[in-house]
Amino acid sequence: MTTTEQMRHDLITTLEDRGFRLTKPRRDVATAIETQADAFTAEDLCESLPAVGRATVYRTIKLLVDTGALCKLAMPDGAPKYSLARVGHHHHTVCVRCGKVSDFRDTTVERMLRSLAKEIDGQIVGHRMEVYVDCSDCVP
Amino acid sequence: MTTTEQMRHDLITTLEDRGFRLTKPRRDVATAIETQADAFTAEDLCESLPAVGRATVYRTIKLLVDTGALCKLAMPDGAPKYSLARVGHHHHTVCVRCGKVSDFRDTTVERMLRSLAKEIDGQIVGHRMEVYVDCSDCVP
DNA sequence: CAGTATTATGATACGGATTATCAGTAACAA
DNA sequence: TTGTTACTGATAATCCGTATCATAATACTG
Ligand SMILES: [Zn+2]
Ligand SMILES: [Zn+2]
Ligand SMILES: [Zn+2]
Ligand SMILES: [Zn+2]
Repeated sequence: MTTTEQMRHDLITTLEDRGFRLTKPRRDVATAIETQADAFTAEDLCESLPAVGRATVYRTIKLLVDTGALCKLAMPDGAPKYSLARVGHHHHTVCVRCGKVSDFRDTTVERMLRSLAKEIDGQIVGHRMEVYVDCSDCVP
Repeated sequence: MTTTEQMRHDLITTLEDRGFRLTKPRRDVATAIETQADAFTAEDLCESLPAVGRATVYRTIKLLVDTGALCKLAMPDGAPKYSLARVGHHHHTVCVRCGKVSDFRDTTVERMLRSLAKEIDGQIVGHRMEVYVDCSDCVP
């Protein structure tokens, strides 16, 4: 089985494991996501899936984000992008010029959060971090 | 001069220093921001400034964010909030239940970014980090 | 297999949030 | 003061996402 097929399999089985029905539109969305070379917007998926209703695309994305199979990235402006959560928890760099997204992992962030937990009021339930860059394609 | 007057002064002079005209609507927006006890949305300002056009409120907020006088915070859902950048660079905790925003500073993040700069493709031009919490009012 | 209950779909309308338009107005330099 | 230019604000338009709801697909039961 190829890596790509494995990823689709993971997306589909993630939904199946949660008790959701494996419908054709959901399979189509999973396949479309696997063929995205880079991070994508909901609208990107809608365009590549004219046969699937917009509402279903948005609903399926939300399911996959909730199950952790997709990362939702806040962009400086405009619609969020999504990327496959291939390597578990990680963060992203986003080129502010061309929009290219890359992953990175850094345990320093998580260590910082653990020390922060002792200082602040309340319980940490999540975090988000994006690093904005000029990528080497855009600013050589 | 009170601290509050100083903050408004800073907002206004920030715009003046950039060569923007000091108009009454802009002064009104600056004054409204200074009277916000907590982080606020663009709509909060519009409501407290019925005499100022919506577009002008949004335009002034954008100017102040661009100059660094205001922080723009991505919320898990809904419209972004803004807060005065009183203490220089900092990050935020956001209660996912009541929306209360608090500031924190942590040099660990910045240290991580410096080491990250060596690993990644391109130049870091900015970053954003929000820590989501259940605050002690909401989950005692 | 039916037959039935449940869930999912998708066309469409709707909503909130932000931006574009553009004629009129106000700031400010000369 | 006067002319240039930036700014304003009513409104329309846009963008992004969600609610509705009749229809269809799926799973369950006998
Ligand atoms: Zn780039
Ligand atoms: Zn993290
Ligand atoms: Zn709270
Ligand atoms: Zn920082």
